Amino acid sequence: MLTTEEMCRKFRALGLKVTPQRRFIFQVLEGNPHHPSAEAVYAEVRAFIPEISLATVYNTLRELVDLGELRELNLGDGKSHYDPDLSNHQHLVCVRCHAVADVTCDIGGLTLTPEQSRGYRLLGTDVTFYGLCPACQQQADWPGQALHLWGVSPAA
Amino acid sequence: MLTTEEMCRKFRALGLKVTPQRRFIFQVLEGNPHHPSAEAVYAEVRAFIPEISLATVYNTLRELVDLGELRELNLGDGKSHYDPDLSNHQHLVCVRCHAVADVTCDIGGLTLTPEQSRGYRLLGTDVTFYGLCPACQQQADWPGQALHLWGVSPAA
DNA sequence: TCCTCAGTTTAGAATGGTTATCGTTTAATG
DNA sequence: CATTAAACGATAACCATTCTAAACTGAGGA
Repeated sequence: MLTTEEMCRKFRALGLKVTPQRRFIFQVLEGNPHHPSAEAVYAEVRAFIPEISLATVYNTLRELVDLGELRELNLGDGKSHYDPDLSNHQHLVCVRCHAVADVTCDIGGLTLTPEQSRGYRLLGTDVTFYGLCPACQQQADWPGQALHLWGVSPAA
Repeated sequence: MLTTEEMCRKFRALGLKVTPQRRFIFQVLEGNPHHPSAEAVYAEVRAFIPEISLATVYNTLRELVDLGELRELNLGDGKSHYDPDLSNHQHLVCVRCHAVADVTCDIGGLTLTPEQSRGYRLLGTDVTFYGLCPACQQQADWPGQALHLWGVSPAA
């Protein structure tokens, strides 16, 4: 994502207004490494603008995603998370507590041949790793093999 | 997923009962290449058991996922889809209409080094390709670059 | 075959994240 | 300032999924 000031300029250039609400949302997101959910962004922004509406947060996040300034992540906990880091990286998600670690690994070899892509125009590739974070490995209450996740092929 | 008869045996062996509802759900799923949603399974099963409850479909799907007999997929349309094909394959999803094509590509090289995995115990890796299906490429109403998806890095 | 009971089903209510509605307010332009 | 399209806030609506509680039933044993 661009810096807050750059985002403000970009919004104005697109005919979108820069409101205090939006500026604070930009600031909360700028450089944020925590992959916050909409609710988490809402909570942070309310420290500055207590009367802000959750709908405004959702609207602004959506706009940033549509502008390609924000990545929307599915971490398997049923809510969207947001990542202002647009650099080429992947995520390693704890299947128990949904903690996230950024990882960077070369996915250059991951391409589809023309016959594999079946006429689709390829736009992007998502690679997500699933595992147990260090803290959750200590807990005994994990049922083991059960990986009721979204399309996970077993680890090598 | 196992065949319907094998699933019935497996359920009994685990102390789970085999009801008509469950047997028909097994049959709808067996060899099903359409990545159906819960609602879609419900619609199909109702052709045989009109009085079945949607909750029963959800419960049975959940059980199969927990048993490792069914893969739960997130195709970006806000609902879970189910895939009885447990073989090592990936999915190519249309970002506009959410059509899905199975693809098989070697993800053997996709591993994390110990320092990359940061103490996580790696359990699985999800690779999903996003694109525009042939039919949707014909439509002019696609806004172009907008990829408000779940964590997609741009195509090479 | 019949009993028994843990496990299952059902309808409908509840939940939770997200989006839509709509009347009011406001940023940006001139 | 005046204008106006855009944005805001409050809250209702939406939708996939899960929960609840009462009624039902599969499967092993008497």
